[in-house]
Amino acid sequence: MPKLSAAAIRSKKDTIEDAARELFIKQGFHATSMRDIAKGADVSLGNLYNYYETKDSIFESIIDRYLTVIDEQLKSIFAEIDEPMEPANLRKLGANVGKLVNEHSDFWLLMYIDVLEFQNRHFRKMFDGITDRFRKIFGDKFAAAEARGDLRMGVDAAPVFTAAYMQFFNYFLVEKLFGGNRHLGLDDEQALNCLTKVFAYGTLSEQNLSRFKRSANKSLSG
Amino acid sequence: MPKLSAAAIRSKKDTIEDAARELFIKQGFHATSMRDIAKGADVSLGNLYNYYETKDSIFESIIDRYLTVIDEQLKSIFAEIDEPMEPANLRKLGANVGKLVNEHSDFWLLMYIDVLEFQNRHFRKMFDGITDRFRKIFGDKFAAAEARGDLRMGVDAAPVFTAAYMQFFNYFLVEKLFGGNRHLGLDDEQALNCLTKVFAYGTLSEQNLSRFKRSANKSLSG
DNA sequence: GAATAAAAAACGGACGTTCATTTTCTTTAT
DNA sequence: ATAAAGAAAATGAACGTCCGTTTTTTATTC
Repeated sequence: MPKLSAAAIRSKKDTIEDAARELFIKQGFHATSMRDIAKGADVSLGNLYNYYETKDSIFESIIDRYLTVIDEQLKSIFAEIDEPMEPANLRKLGANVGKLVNEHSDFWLLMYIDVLEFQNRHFRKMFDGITDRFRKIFGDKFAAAEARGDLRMGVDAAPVFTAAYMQFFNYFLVEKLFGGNRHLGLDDEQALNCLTKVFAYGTLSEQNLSRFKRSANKSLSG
Repeated sequence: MPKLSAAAIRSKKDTIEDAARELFIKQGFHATSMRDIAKGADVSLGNLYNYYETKDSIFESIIDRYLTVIDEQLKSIFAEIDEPMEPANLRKLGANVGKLVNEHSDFWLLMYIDVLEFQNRHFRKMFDGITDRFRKIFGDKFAAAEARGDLRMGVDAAPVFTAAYMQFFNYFLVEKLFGGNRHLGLDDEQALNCLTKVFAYGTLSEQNLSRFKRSANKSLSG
Protein backbone atom coordinates (compact mmCIF):
# COMPACT_ATOMS: atom_id res chain seq x y z
CA MET A 1 0.00 0.00 0.00
CA PRO A 2 2.30 2.72 -1.23
CA LYS A 3 1.62 6.17 -0.07
CA LEU A 4 3.62 9.26 -0.91
CA SER A 5 5.55 10.74 1.93
CA ALA A 6 4.47 14.13 3.17
CA ALA A 7 7.67 15.52 1.70
CA ALA A 8 6.94 13.99 -1.68
CA ILE A 9 3.43 15.43 -1.66
CA ARG A 10 4.77 18.83 -0.67
CA SER A 11 7.38 18.66 -3.40
CA LYS A 12 4.84 17.82 -6.05
CA LYS A 13 2.50 20.53 -4.84
CA ASP A 14 5.38 22.94 -5.08
CA THR A 15 5.96 21.96 -8.69
CA ILE A 16 2.30 22.42 -9.48
CA GLU A 17 2.00 25.71 -7.65
CA ASP A 18 5.15 27.10 -9.22
CA ALA A 19 3.77 26.39 -12.67
CA ALA A 20 0.34 27.72 -11.76
CA ARG A 21 1.72 30.88 -10.23
CA GLU A 22 3.77 31.63 -13.29
CA LEU A 23 0.74 31.18 -15.52
CA PHE A 24 -1.65 33.13 -13.30
CA ILE A 25 0.75 36.03 -13.29
CA LYS A 26 1.45 35.92 -16.99
CA GLN A 27 -2.12 35.59 -18.20
CA GLY A 28 -4.47 35.94 -15.26
CA PHE A 29 -6.48 33.43 -13.31
CA HIS A 30 -9.41 32.81 -15.60
CA ALA A 31 -7.26 32.79 -18.69
CA THR A 32 -5.20 29.98 -17.25
CA SER A 33 -6.71 26.52 -17.71
CA MET A 34 -6.15 23.41 -15.66
CA ARG A 35 -4.67 21.92 -18.81
CA ASP A 36 -2.17 24.76 -18.94
CA ILE A 37 -1.20 24.11 -15.34
CA ALA A 38 -0.92 20.38 -15.93
CA LYS A 39 1.30 20.91 -18.93
CA GLY A 40 3.40 23.48 -17.11
CA ALA A 41 3.92 21.20 -14.13
CA ASP A 42 4.42 18.12 -16.31
CA VAL A 43 1.55 16.37 -14.60
CA SER A 44 -1.53 14.80 -16.07
CA LEU A 45 -4.74 16.76 -16.00
CA GLY A 46 -6.55 14.28 -13.81
CA ASN A 47 -3.70 14.00 -11.35
CA LEU A 48 -4.09 17.65 -10.41
CA TYR A 49 -7.30 16.65 -8.71
CA ASN A 50 -5.45 14.22 -6.47
CA TYR A 51 -3.74 17.23 -4.95
CA TYR A 52 -6.37 19.96 -5.17
CA GLU A 53 -10.12 19.96 -4.98
CA THR A 54 -10.65 22.75 -7.46
CA LYS A 55 -8.81 25.30 -9.52
CA ASP A 56 -9.68 27.96 -6.96
CA SER A 57 -8.00 25.96 -4.23
CA ILE A 58 -4.73 25.97 -6.19
CA PHE A 59 -4.86 29.75 -6.18
CA GLU A 60 -5.64 29.81 -2.49
CA SER A 61 -2.83 27.44 -1.68
CA ILE A 62 -0.36 29.61 -3.60
CA ILE A 63 -1.51 32.69 -1.74
CA ASP A 64 -1.41 31.06 1.67
CA ARG A 65 2.15 29.85 1.24
CA TYR A 66 3.31 33.12 -0.28
CA LEU A 67 1.68 35.13 2.47
CA THR A 68 3.72 33.36 5.11
CA VAL A 69 6.91 34.00 3.17
CA ILE A 70 6.14 37.69 2.83
CA ASP A 71 5.02 37.94 6.43
CA GLU A 72 8.33 36.50 7.58
CA GLN A 73 10.32 38.85 5.40
CA LEU A 74 8.34 41.79 6.69
CA LYS A 75 8.91 40.65 10.24
CA SER A 76 12.65 40.52 9.71
CA ILE A 77 12.57 43.93 8.06
CA PHE A 78 10.82 45.38 11.09
CA ALA A 79 13.04 43.46 13.47
CA GLU A 80 16.12 45.31 12.36
CA ILE A 81 14.53 48.68 13.01
CA ASP A 82 15.46 49.87 16.48
CA GLU A 83 14.40 53.48 16.15
CA PRO A 84 11.52 53.62 13.65
CA MET A 85 11.39 57.37 13.23
CA GLU A 86 15.08 57.85 12.70
CA PRO A 87 15.75 58.96 9.11
CA ALA A 88 18.47 56.40 8.48
CA ASN A 89 16.10 53.65 9.54
CA LEU A 90 13.24 55.02 7.45
CA ARG A 91 15.52 54.96 4.47
CA LYS A 92 16.58 51.41 5.18
CA LEU A 93 12.91 50.48 5.50
CA GLY A 94 12.34 51.96 2.07
CA ALA A 95 15.26 50.07 0.58
CA ASN A 96 14.04 46.81 2.10
CA VAL A 97 10.52 47.39 0.84
CA GLY A 98 12.01 47.99 -2.59
CA LYS A 99 13.80 44.68 -2.42
CA LEU A 100 10.63 42.94 -1.28
CA VAL A 101 8.62 44.39 -4.14
CA ASN A 102 11.21 43.66 -6.78
CA GLU A 103 12.06 40.16 -5.64
CA HIS A 104 8.44 39.13 -5.19
CA SER A 105 6.57 41.15 -7.75
CA ASP A 106 4.63 37.96 -8.48
CA PHE A 107 3.07 38.26 -5.09
CA TRP A 108 1.69 41.70 -5.70
CA LEU A 109 0.25 40.69 -9.02
CA LEU A 110 -1.53 37.89 -7.21
CA MET A 111 -2.91 40.55 -4.92
CA TYR A 112 -4.40 42.38 -7.88
CA ILE A 113 -5.86 39.11 -9.14
CA ASP A 114 -7.37 38.67 -5.72
CA VAL A 115 -8.82 42.19 -5.78
CA LEU A 116 -10.42 41.58 -9.15
CA GLU A 117 -11.53 38.00 -9.00
CA PHE A 118 -12.02 37.29 -5.32
CA GLN A 119 -13.00 40.71 -3.94
CA ASN A 120 -9.64 40.78 -2.17
CA ARG A 121 -10.78 38.00 0.11
CA HIS A 122 -7.31 36.62 0.75
CA PHE A 123 -5.36 39.86 1.02
CA ARG A 124 -7.73 41.89 3.14
CA LYS A 125 -5.65 41.39 6.25
CA MET A 126 -2.66 42.90 4.49
CA PHE A 127 -3.84 46.47 5.07
CA ASP A 128 -6.64 46.18 7.57
CA GLY A 129 -5.58 47.78 10.83
CA ILE A 130 -2.01 48.11 9.68
CA THR A 131 -1.38 51.20 11.77
CA ASP A 132 -2.53 49.37 14.89
CA ARG A 133 -0.11 46.60 14.07
CA PHE A 134 2.72 49.11 13.82
CA ARG A 135 1.62 50.51 17.12
CA LYS A 136 1.95 47.06 18.62
CA ILE A 137 5.44 46.56 17.19
CA PHE A 138 6.85 50.04 17.74
CA GLY A 139 4.49 51.53 20.31
CA ASP A 140 7.13 51.85 23.00
CA LYS A 141 9.67 53.25 20.55
CA PHE A 142 7.13 55.80 19.34
CA ALA A 143 6.41 56.81 22.93
CA ALA A 144 10.10 57.02 23.78
CA ALA A 145 10.82 59.19 20.76
CA GLU A 146 8.02 61.49 21.75
CA ALA A 147 9.21 61.60 25.35
CA ARG A 148 12.73 62.46 24.19
CA GLY A 149 11.32 65.30 22.17
CA ASP A 150 12.45 63.77 18.89
CA LEU A 151 9.14 64.56 17.27
CA ARG A 152 7.40 67.80 16.55
CA MET A 153 4.63 68.74 18.93
CA GLY A 154 1.40 66.94 18.16
CA VAL A 155 2.87 64.39 15.74
CA ASP A 156 1.51 60.89 16.17
CA ALA A 157 4.27 58.65 14.90
CA ALA A 158 2.17 55.59 14.06
CA PRO A 159 0.16 56.92 11.11
CA VAL A 160 3.18 58.76 9.77
CA PHE A 161 5.30 55.65 9.90
CA THR A 162 2.50 53.76 8.16
CA ALA A 163 2.26 56.47 5.54
CA ALA A 164 5.99 56.23 4.88
CA TYR A 165 5.75 52.46 4.62
CA MET A 166 2.85 52.74 2.19
CA GLN A 167 4.59 55.40 0.17
CA PHE A 168 7.67 53.23 -0.26
CA PHE A 169 5.52 50.31 -1.31
CA ASN A 170 3.56 52.39 -3.74
CA TYR A 171 6.68 53.89 -5.24
CA PHE A 172 8.25 50.54 -6.04
CA LEU A 173 5.00 48.94 -7.18
CA VAL A 174 4.39 51.74 -9.65
CA GLU A 175 7.93 51.38 -10.88
CA LYS A 176 7.76 47.61 -11.20
CA LEU A 177 4.23 46.87 -12.32
CA PHE A 178 2.67 50.00 -13.72
CA GLY A 179 5.37 51.06 -16.12
CA GLY A 180 6.18 54.33 -14.38
CA ASN A 181 9.84 54.30 -15.25
CA ARG A 182 11.51 56.70 -12.88
CA HIS A 183 8.12 58.27 -12.28
CA LEU A 184 9.53 60.66 -9.69
CA GLY A 185 12.10 61.77 -12.22
CA LEU A 186 14.77 60.21 -10.00
CA ASP A 187 16.53 56.89 -9.82
CA ASP A 188 15.62 54.57 -6.95
CA GLU A 189 18.40 55.77 -4.67
CA GLN A 190 17.54 59.42 -5.19
CA ALA A 191 13.85 58.68 -4.76
CA LEU A 192 14.52 56.94 -1.46
CA ASN A 193 16.56 59.92 -0.32
CA CYS A 194 13.88 62.35 -1.37
CA LEU A 195 11.05 60.50 0.34
CA THR A 196 13.09 59.88 3.47
CA LYS A 197 13.89 63.56 3.71
CA VAL A 198 10.26 64.53 3.36
CA PHE A 199 9.24 62.24 6.17
CA ALA A 200 12.20 63.24 8.33
CA TYR A 201 11.61 66.97 7.96
CA GLY A 202 7.90 66.28 8.14
CA THR A 203 7.98 64.77 11.61
CA LEU A 204 11.18 65.52 13.49
CA SER A 205 11.40 68.28 16.07
CA GLU A 206 13.74 71.15 15.34
CA GLN A 207 16.31 70.03 17.86
CA ASN A 208 16.37 66.58 16.35
CA LEU A 209 16.39 67.91 12.82
CA SER A 210 19.57 69.86 13.35
CA ARG A 211 21.21 66.70 14.67
CA PHE A 212 19.90 64.88 11.60
CA LYS A 213 21.16 67.63 9.32
CA ARG A 214 24.68 67.45 10.71
CA SER A 215 24.97 63.69 10.57
CA ALA A 216 23.06 62.38 7.60
CA ASN A 217 22.16 65.19 5.29
CA LYS A 218 25.25 64.89 3.16
CA SER A 219 24.44 61.30 2.34
CA LEU A 220 20.83 61.97 1.34
CA SER A 221 21.22 64.09 -1.76
CA GLY A 222 18.41 64.29 -4.29
CA MET B 1 -32.72 52.28 -46.05
CA PRO B 2 -32.90 52.96 -42.36
CA LYS B 3 -29.72 53.68 -40.58
CA LEU B 4 -29.28 54.53 -36.96
CA SER B 5 -28.22 58.07 -36.24
CA ALA B 6 -24.79 58.59 -34.76
CA ALA B 7 -26.49 59.59 -31.54
CA ALA B 8 -28.53 56.40 -31.47
CA ILE B 9 -25.42 54.31 -32.06
CA ARG B 10 -23.58 56.17 -29.32
CA SER B 11 -26.49 55.71 -26.96
CA LYS B 12 -26.65 51.98 -27.59
CA LYS B 13 -22.90 51.64 -27.21
CA ASP B 14 -23.21 53.47 -23.91
CA THR B 15 -25.80 50.98 -22.73
CA ILE B 16 -23.60 48.09 -23.75
CA GLU B 17 -20.47 49.57 -22.25
CA ASP B 18 -22.19 50.44 -19.00
CA ALA B 19 -23.33 46.86 -18.61
CA ALA B 20 -19.95 45.48 -19.63
CA ARG B 21 -18.05 47.78 -17.30
CA GLU B 22 -20.19 46.77 -14.37
CA LEU B 23 -19.62 43.11 -15.10
CA PHE B 24 -15.89 43.46 -15.76
CA ILE B 25 -15.49 45.20 -12.44
CA LYS B 26 -17.66 42.78 -10.53
CA GLN B 27 -16.18 39.57 -11.87
CA GLY B 28 -13.18 40.37 -14.04
CA PHE B 29 -12.70 40.43 -17.76
CA HIS B 30 -12.28 36.77 -18.55
CA ALA B 31 -15.02 35.73 -16.17
CA THR B 32 -17.47 37.95 -18.01
CA SER B 33 -18.98 36.39 -21.11
CA MET B 34 -20.46 38.07 -24.14
CA ARG B 35 -23.74 36.45 -23.13
CA ASP B 36 -23.50 38.16 -19.75
CA ILE B 37 -22.94 41.49 -21.44
CA ALA B 38 -25.80 40.92 -23.86
CA LYS B 39 -28.15 40.06 -21.04
CA GLY B 40 -26.97 42.98 -18.94
CA ALA B 41 -27.45 45.42 -21.78
CA ASP B 42 -30.74 43.82 -22.87
CA VAL B 43 -29.35 43.17 -26.32
CA SER B 44 -29.13 39.96 -28.27
CA LEU B 45 -25.81 38.19 -28.34
CA GLY B 46 -25.39 38.50 -32.07
CA ASN B 47 -26.26 42.16 -32.08
CA LEU B 48 -23.22 42.95 -29.93
CA TYR B 49 -21.14 42.15 -32.97
CA ASN B 50 -22.91 44.85 -34.96
CA TYR B 51 -21.29 47.35 -32.58
CA TYR B 52 -17.99 45.76 -31.64
CA GLU B 53 -15.57 43.54 -33.48
CA THR B 54 -14.49 41.52 -30.47
CA LYS B 55 -14.87 41.29 -26.73
CA ASP B 56 -11.47 42.92 -26.32
CA SER B 57 -12.61 45.93 -28.28
CA ILE B 58 -15.46 46.48 -25.83
CA PHE B 59 -12.91 46.67 -23.05
CA GLU B 60 -10.76 49.05 -25.04
CA SER B 61 -13.69 51.27 -25.88
CA ILE B 62 -14.63 51.50 -22.21
CA ILE B 63 -11.08 52.41 -21.27
CA ASP B 64 -10.69 55.01 -23.98
CA ARG B 65 -13.85 56.84 -23.03
CA TYR B 66 -13.12 56.60 -19.35
CA LEU B 67 -9.57 57.84 -19.76
CA THR B 68 -10.75 61.07 -21.33
CA VAL B 69 -13.21 61.61 -18.49
CA ILE B 70 -10.53 61.08 -15.85
CA ASP B 71 -8.02 63.19 -17.75
CA GLU B 72 -10.47 66.07 -17.84
CA GLN B 73 -11.22 65.78 -14.14
CA LEU B 74 -7.54 65.70 -13.33
CA LYS B 75 -6.99 68.75 -15.49
CA SER B 76 -9.66 70.68 -13.64
CA ILE B 77 -8.23 69.55 -10.32
CA PHE B 78 -4.83 70.90 -11.30
CA ALA B 79 -6.34 74.04 -12.82
CA GLU B 80 -7.64 75.22 -9.47
CA ILE B 81 -4.22 74.94 -7.86
CA ASP B 82 -2.48 78.28 -8.00
CA GLU B 83 0.30 77.60 -5.53
CA PRO B 84 1.04 73.86 -5.67
CA MET B 85 3.31 73.71 -2.61
CA GLU B 86 1.02 75.64 -0.32
CA PRO B 87 -0.36 73.32 2.39
CA ALA B 88 -3.97 74.36 1.90
CA ASN B 89 -3.69 73.54 -1.76
CA LEU B 90 -1.99 70.21 -1.11
CA ARG B 91 -4.84 69.31 1.16
CA LYS B 92 -7.38 70.31 -1.43
CA LEU B 93 -5.50 68.21 -3.96
CA GLY B 94 -5.79 65.28 -1.58
CA ALA B 95 -9.51 65.82 -1.08
CA ASN B 96 -10.07 66.04 -4.82
CA VAL B 97 -8.05 62.89 -5.44
CA GLY B 98 -10.20 61.20 -2.82
CA LYS B 99 -13.33 62.24 -4.63
CA LEU B 100 -11.89 61.05 -7.93
CA VAL B 101 -11.02 57.65 -6.48
CA ASN B 102 -14.33 57.17 -4.71
CA GLU B 103 -16.54 58.37 -7.52
CA HIS B 104 -14.70 56.40 -10.18
CA SER B 105 -13.39 53.37 -8.36
CA ASP B 106 -14.51 51.40 -11.41
CA PHE B 107 -11.83 53.07 -13.37
CA TRP B 108 -9.03 51.96 -11.10
CA LEU B 109 -10.27 48.41 -11.10
CA LEU B 110 -10.12 48.53 -14.87
CA MET B 111 -6.53 49.62 -14.47
CA TYR B 112 -5.76 46.51 -12.46
CA ILE B 113 -7.52 44.40 -15.09
CA ASP B 114 -5.29 46.10 -17.63
CA VAL B 115 -2.17 45.35 -15.58
CA LEU B 116 -3.09 41.69 -15.32
CA GLU B 117 -4.63 40.89 -18.64
CA PHE B 118 -3.13 43.39 -21.04
CA GLN B 119 0.28 44.06 -19.47
CA ASN B 120 -0.93 47.55 -18.61
CA ARG B 121 -0.97 48.45 -22.27
CA HIS B 122 -3.73 51.06 -21.98
CA PHE B 123 -2.73 52.66 -18.70
CA ARG B 124 1.00 52.94 -19.10
CA LYS B 125 0.84 56.64 -19.87
CA MET B 126 -0.88 57.20 -16.53
CA PHE B 127 2.37 57.14 -14.57
CA ASP B 128 5.10 57.33 -17.16
CA GLY B 129 6.94 60.62 -16.81
CA ILE B 130 4.35 61.97 -14.42
CA THR B 131 6.85 64.19 -12.64
CA ASP B 132 7.84 65.78 -15.92
CA ARG B 133 4.21 66.49 -16.61
CA PHE B 134 3.87 68.22 -13.27
CA ARG B 135 6.96 70.19 -14.08
CA LYS B 136 5.28 71.35 -17.28
CA ILE B 137 2.11 72.37 -15.46
CA PHE B 138 3.65 73.91 -12.35
CA GLY B 139 7.25 74.53 -13.36
CA ASP B 140 7.01 78.28 -13.07
CA LYS B 141 5.16 78.05 -9.76
CA PHE B 142 7.81 75.70 -8.41
CA ALA B 143 10.54 78.10 -9.50
CA ALA B 144 8.73 81.08 -8.02
CA ALA B 145 8.24 79.33 -4.69
CA GLU B 146 11.91 78.48 -4.62
CA ALA B 147 12.87 82.06 -5.53
CA ARG B 148 10.64 83.40 -2.76
CA GLY B 149 12.37 81.12 -0.30
CA ASP B 150 9.21 79.17 0.43
CA LEU B 151 11.06 75.90 0.20
CA ARG B 152 13.85 74.46 2.25
CA MET B 153 17.29 74.65 0.69
CA GLY B 154 17.85 71.93 -1.85
CA VAL B 155 14.24 70.80 -2.14
CA ASP B 156 13.10 70.03 -5.67
CA ALA B 157 9.37 70.64 -5.59
CA ALA B 158 8.41 68.49 -8.58
CA PRO B 159 9.16 65.01 -7.19
CA VAL B 160 7.79 65.97 -3.80
CA PHE B 161 4.55 67.20 -5.31
CA THR B 162 4.35 63.98 -7.32
CA ALA B 163 4.99 61.95 -4.19
CA ALA B 164 2.19 63.76 -2.38
CA TYR B 165 -0.14 63.18 -5.32
CA MET B 166 0.76 59.49 -5.37
CA GLN B 167 0.38 59.17 -1.63
CA PHE B 168 -3.11 60.63 -1.73
CA PHE B 169 -4.06 58.29 -4.53
CA ASN B 170 -2.63 55.31 -2.77
CA TYR B 171 -4.35 56.18 0.48
CA PHE B 172 -7.81 56.33 -1.07
CA LEU B 173 -7.26 53.31 -3.31
CA VAL B 174 -6.25 51.19 -0.36
CA GLU B 175 -9.28 52.43 1.52
CA LYS B 176 -11.67 51.83 -1.35
CA LEU B 177 -10.41 48.71 -3.06
CA PHE B 178 -8.11 46.86 -0.73
CA GLY B 179 -10.25 46.74 2.35
CA GLY B 180 -7.93 48.79 4.52
CA ASN B 181 -10.66 50.42 6.54
CA ARG B 182 -9.13 53.43 8.17
CA HIS B 183 -5.73 51.88 7.57
CA LEU B 184 -3.96 54.93 8.98
CA GLY B 185 -6.04 54.64 12.09
CA LEU B 186 -7.69 57.94 11.14
CA ASP B 187 -10.79 58.96 9.28
CA ASP B 188 -10.37 60.47 5.83
CA GLU B 189 -10.33 64.07 7.06
CA GLN B 190 -7.73 63.36 9.71
CA ALA B 191 -5.67 61.33 7.28
CA LEU B 192 -5.68 64.21 4.80
CA ASN B 193 -4.58 66.55 7.56
CA CYS B 194 -1.84 64.22 8.68
CA LEU B 195 -0.44 63.66 5.21
CA THR B 196 -0.68 67.32 4.32
CA LYS B 197 1.22 68.26 7.45
CA VAL B 198 3.98 65.78 6.70
CA PHE B 199 4.46 67.18 3.23
CA ALA B 200 4.20 70.76 4.45
CA TYR B 201 6.75 70.35 7.22
CA GLY B 202 8.76 68.13 4.91
CA THR B 203 9.33 70.78 2.29
CA LEU B 204 8.65 74.30 3.52
CA SER B 205 11.40 76.60 4.67
CA GLU B 206 11.35 77.68 8.28
CA GLN B 207 10.18 81.16 7.48
CA ASN B 208 7.30 79.80 5.48
CA LEU B 209 6.50 77.18 8.06
CA SER B 210 5.94 79.71 10.78
CA ARG B 211 3.55 81.54 8.49
CA PHE B 212 1.83 78.22 7.82
CA LYS B 213 1.70 77.40 11.50
CA ARG B 214 -0.03 80.68 12.34
CA SER B 215 -2.61 80.50 9.59
CA ALA B 216 -3.55 76.90 8.99
CA ASN B 217 -2.29 74.75 11.77
CA LYS B 218 -5.39 75.00 13.90
CA SER B 219 -7.52 73.58 11.09
CA LEU B 220 -5.24 70.62 10.40
CA SER B 221 -5.61 68.60 13.55
CA GLY B 222 -4.86 64.90 13.51
C1' DG C 1 -39.02 45.57 -51.51
C1' DA C 2 -34.45 46.81 -50.53
C1' DA C 3 -31.42 47.78 -46.81
C1' DT C 4 -30.47 47.91 -42.06
C1' DA C 5 -30.93 46.26 -37.43
C1' DA C 6 -32.02 42.73 -34.19
C1' DA C 7 -32.60 38.12 -32.81
C1' DA C 8 -31.83 33.39 -32.85
C1' DA C 9 -29.48 29.40 -34.02
C1' DA C 10 -25.43 27.11 -34.91
C1' DC C 11 -20.29 26.17 -34.81
C1' DG C 12 -16.03 24.59 -33.30
C1' DG C 13 -13.41 24.55 -29.55
C1' DA C 14 -12.03 24.95 -24.73
C1' DC C 15 -13.40 24.78 -20.13
C1' DG C 16 -13.47 22.44 -15.13
C1' DT C 17 -14.30 18.20 -13.48
C1' DT C 18 -15.11 13.12 -13.31
C1' DC C 19 -14.04 8.50 -14.01
C1' DA C 20 -12.61 4.12 -15.78
C1' DT C 21 -8.23 2.44 -16.60
C1' DT C 22 -3.31 1.63 -16.25
C1' DT C 23 1.01 2.13 -13.91
C1' DT C 24 3.75 2.19 -9.85
C1' DC C 25 5.51 0.39 -5.80
C1' DT C 26 5.40 -1.24 -0.96
C1' DT C 27 3.94 -5.18 1.48
C1' DT C 28 3.13 -9.87 2.15
C1' DA C 29 3.47 -14.87 1.16
C1' DT C 30 5.96 -18.17 -0.70
C1' DA D 1 14.79 -13.87 -3.25
C1' DT D 2 10.77 -13.48 -5.67
C1' DA D 3 6.18 -13.44 -7.05
C1' DA D 4 1.54 -12.16 -5.98
C1' DA D 5 -1.43 -8.83 -4.12
C1' DG D 6 -3.52 -4.68 -3.86
C1' DA D 7 -3.90 0.03 -2.74
C1' DA D 8 -2.08 4.50 -4.06
C1' DA D 9 -0.96 7.40 -7.80
C1' DA D 10 -1.10 8.74 -12.44
C1' DT D 11 -3.32 8.86 -16.79
C1' DG D 12 -6.13 10.52 -20.55
C1' DA D 13 -10.53 9.88 -22.55
C1' DA D 14 -15.13 11.41 -21.78
C1' DC D 15 -18.92 14.52 -19.97
C1' DG D 16 -21.69 18.31 -19.98
C1' DT D 17 -21.38 23.13 -20.23
C1' DC D 18 -20.10 27.41 -21.73
C1' DC D 19 -17.12 30.25 -24.58
C1' DG D 20 -16.35 33.92 -28.57
C1' DT D 21 -17.71 34.30 -32.94
C1' DT D 22 -20.31 33.44 -37.35
C1' DT D 23 -24.19 32.54 -39.92
C1' DT D 24 -28.91 32.41 -40.75
C1' DT D 25 -33.36 34.06 -39.98
C1' DT D 26 -36.72 37.49 -38.68
C1' DA D 27 -38.24 42.24 -37.80
C1' DT D 28 -38.14 47.04 -38.78
C1' DT D 29 -38.14 51.15 -41.46
C1' DC D 30 -37.73 53.90 -45.40
